[in-house]
This record gives sequence, structure tokens and C-alpha cells, in this order.
Amino acid sequence: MGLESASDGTVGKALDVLDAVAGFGRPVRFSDLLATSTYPKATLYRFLQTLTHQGMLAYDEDRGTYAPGLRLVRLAHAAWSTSSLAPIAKPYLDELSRETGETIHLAQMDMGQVIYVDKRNAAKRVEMFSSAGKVGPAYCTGVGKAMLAFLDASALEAALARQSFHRFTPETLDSPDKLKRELDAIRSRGHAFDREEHEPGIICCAVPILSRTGRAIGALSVTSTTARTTLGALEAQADHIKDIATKIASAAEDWRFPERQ
Amino acid sequence: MGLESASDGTVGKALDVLDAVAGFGRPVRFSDLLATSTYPKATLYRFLQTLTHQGMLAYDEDRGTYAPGLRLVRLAHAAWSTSSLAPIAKPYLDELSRETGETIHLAQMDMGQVIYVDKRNAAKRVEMFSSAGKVGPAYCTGVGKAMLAFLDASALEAALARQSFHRFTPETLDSPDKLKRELDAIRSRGHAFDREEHEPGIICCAVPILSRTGRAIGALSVTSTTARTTLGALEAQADHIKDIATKIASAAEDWRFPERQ
DNA sequence: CCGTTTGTTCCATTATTTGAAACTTAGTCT
DNA sequence: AGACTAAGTTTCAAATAATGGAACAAACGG
Repeated sequence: MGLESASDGTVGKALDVLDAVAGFGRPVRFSDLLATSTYPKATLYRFLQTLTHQGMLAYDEDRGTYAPGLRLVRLAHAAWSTSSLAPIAKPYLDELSRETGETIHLAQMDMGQVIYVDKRNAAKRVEMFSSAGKVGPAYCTGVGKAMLAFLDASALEAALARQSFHRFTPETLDSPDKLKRELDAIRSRGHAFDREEHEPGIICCAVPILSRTGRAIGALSVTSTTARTTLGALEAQADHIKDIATKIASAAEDWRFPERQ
Repeated sequence: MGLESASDGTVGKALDVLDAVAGFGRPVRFSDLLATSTYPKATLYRFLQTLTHQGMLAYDEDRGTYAPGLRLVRLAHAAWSTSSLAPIAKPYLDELSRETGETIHLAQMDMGQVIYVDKRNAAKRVEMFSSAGKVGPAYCTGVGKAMLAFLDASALEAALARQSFHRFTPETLDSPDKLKRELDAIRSRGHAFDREEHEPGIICCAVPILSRTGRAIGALSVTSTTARTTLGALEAQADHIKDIATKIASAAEDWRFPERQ
């Protein structure tokens, strides 16, 4: 990992390093990074210095470790409130949550991966970043497949190239071909299922949030467990979820930021 | 704005541009940025291209606007869960929230600014990023002053240089000198107040979260309104808040990430 | 249809990044 | 202690990438 896109100059490389640090999910030492990095020692070292000095990374002097820095949290707040669907979709998620009583996910796609931008939990309430910002695979989640099915050709190809097709459960679709057939079905049906493809016992029904031009700008899902319900029962709600998705879509298209003062 | 730290090369400049976009708080056109930027047209243009290609910015084709991208949300999730106090402090915030029934803030300092990393609201519950990641001024908030008072000399100087001393209310401390005297008082008292310095009617009592070496690694506050309570009543809780802050501090110092598999 | 604003591309000059190797600690073993 | 090893930091000439003035294109407005 780390050889993502060393194509746009120094900045791209530095961001690669940032991703590498974030990818560990824990504070890392210089040598940990060096071992997985394609960059030579001195180069990696300089990037870490720069990123740390910029607040994108935080360096723990006592432990000699790097971790993603708080400047990212600040920037993400701006990203979340400006370019995610979450602020717009909030009232609709609340509504859907009240009606179904199930777990609701609002997701968007970034670099072929699913990013959960908001969530309503069946039992306990929201848990901040522990849900927003979380990423998941696209090829084996309801929201992921719903979005893939309504991507344009080039975006789909780019996204497919980034799928790992790791087999999480016996149900996981583990090849591009199987997935493509599934996407055809989703496209004609208008909604996607997760048939325990990511986690055993977890099922969901997801619908894309479509722009006026028919492209997926996000997805909305109702998730439950095989212990509590069935796919059929979830599908019975599909039309209603679609209605809400449509409302979110048009709210998003109508939305204009206040003109400059 | 934007001339923050064009000192570590191309990467620093690119991140400056990223900050500039985020700073607008709404999608911006190229010309909006150009007007506030110190960089020439072509240079700015290339940075925007690079950042967009990297997913740090999102470009809206229809409207021709740039906004912070979702990749930031993904990275911030890593930052929040790895280097913020929030995951560690969570149970303690819950406790304090239950006991006081008031609004609780958990904050950290970044580049002389306060970043709220978690929150418990008196009335309604947490609202995701709308609280986490939010930034505020240090010189006129309880948490900000509590942290400033327990920064080491060089960090304090750097932080002071970044304060705007804008006068939000008649109570706002509007000069470094007034602030320094206040910080002395806070240091000897062990806790800070917000005497309607940021928003009229809003008061709080804040305590620093101190590392073993006595440096502030964060701050914790209980906020209320002049309509509901008084500074005196809030101060009565100061010792208890300090206890909780101490618990969070030691939990943070004991915390070790699981060793590499 | 022409002037204007806004956004995009070119390319020779200039400044920055690059990375092998040397160096400095800090840690371990005998 | 002393010799060996691993981890992190600095150096510097060569290689590469960034710079920005100016020319170009596209969209707009009357």
C-alpha cells in the first residue's frame, strides 16, 4: 500500500504518506512506515517532517510515533458540512429512523470506497466520528453496490479497479463478473441488498440517491439482522426508502449556499 | 488569509490552498480564491487541480465550485480515533454529562485554535461533526484559556501570535496583556471562566487536562447560560470537573495501542 | 457580433526535491 | 567497558518539478 497515485507531483506523494500513516490505525514509528513505503529513507523522513510541521500529522516525542493530526479534524468538519449530503439529509434520516426503528446509513463514494457520512442507530444514538468518516468496501455492502450500479462507465471502471474482492463471508461476491451481474439486477430493480455479504447475520436494503442526470451521489440503507427480520420484509420498505432518497436528492439539487454576503 | 506557513515547500503551499478553500465555509469558484490568494493564477490553478485529483477537494462541474473533499472525512476519522482524546474520554464525558445536566465540551489545541473534539449537549444529543471538528478562538473561550495557561513558553508565544483579539462582546479580553494577566490567575486557580467573553449570556467553567509533565493536552468545560445559573454555581463544580480531567489525563497516559499484531 | 469576464494551457526559467551515503545516537550483547 | 547493530537524522550535487507571465479559449452579456 502507498503506491496509490504518485502522479501529481510532490503534493501527491506527501498525501500518499499521510494515507499510509492513517492506514495503520495506530501511532506508527518511522521504521514501520519505512518498511511499507516505496520512498527512500531520506525522502520519507522529509515528508513526515513537513506533514508534522503542517499539523497534518502529530508526532509523539515520548514514544517516537506519528499519527494523523488534528488539523485533519478541522478540515473534515468543513468537508462534512460543505460537501457531504449529511446536513441536507439530516431531517430525512431522522424521519426514516423514527419510522423503521432500524439502523440507517447515509453513505457516499470516495475513491471506490464507501464513506459513511451519517448514521442512525437502532439501539443507541449517534457516536460521532465513530460512524461518520468510517469507510467500508463498495463491492459487498448494500450502499456500495447501490452506488456502483448508478455510476457512469468511467467512474465504475475506476471504482471496480479498486475493489479487493476479499471474501468476508460465504455470500461475498468475489469477482468483478459476479458483481457486474448483480449491478445489472440492481439497476433494473432500483435497490440493492446486502445478503450477509460483509458480515454474517447482517442484511440490508439500500437505494441510490440519484442526481437529476441519473448518477449516484450517495446511498441510503436500512440495516437489520437475520435474527430480527428477513430480506423480504426489508424489501417491502424499498419503495418508501426510495421516496426518501428522492427527497434528499432534490433537496441536494435545490440547495444553494447563501450568496457572498 | 492564506499566508500562514508557506515555509515547507510545495506541500505547505498546497495545504495553504486547502485551508483557504475550507475557510470559505461554502463551495467557491476559482476567481473567489484567486482574489484572496497570494499565488498567481496558474499556480493556484495547478494546486486546485492536484488537490481535486487527490480527493482533498471536490469539484462541482455544474457549478464550477471547489469544496473540501470526502477524503478529508476519511482521514479525519483516523485522526479522531487515533490522536484525539475523545475515544478515551468518552465514558468520563458521559458521566459528567449525566451528573451536571449541562453542556460539556472536550477540546484540544491546534495551531493556536481550539478544536472541539467531543461534546454532550444539555438538551438534545450529539450532532456528529457539527460539534466535533468545530474550531473556536482560544483567547475568549473557557477551554482555550485553560489550555493557554498551561502551555510551555514557546508554545504559548506561538499561540498568542495567532490570536485575533477580536472583541466579540464587551467582556472579551482584547489584548495580549489582559490575556496574560488572566492566564496567571487561571494558573494559580487551576480553572478558567468564560464570563460571556465569546457570546453574550454564555458562561462556562473550564479546566485543563494535564500531562504528567504539567502541560495541557486538552481541556474540559461545563457550559451554561446566565439565565440558568451563575459563575459562582459553576465554580462550585470546579473541583469535580478537575477530578474528571485528572482521570482522563491518566487514562490517556496509560493508553497504549495494541502492539503490532 | 464584439467586449468582457472567467477559466485553462504553454514553456523557458528558476527553485525544489531527490536519495545514496555519511553520520549520530540509542540500544544490545559479550 | 567496548564492539556491534539498529534507528533516526543530515548532507549535497544531480535530477526533477514548480513557477508565473503571457497567450489562448470559452462563456457571458448586451
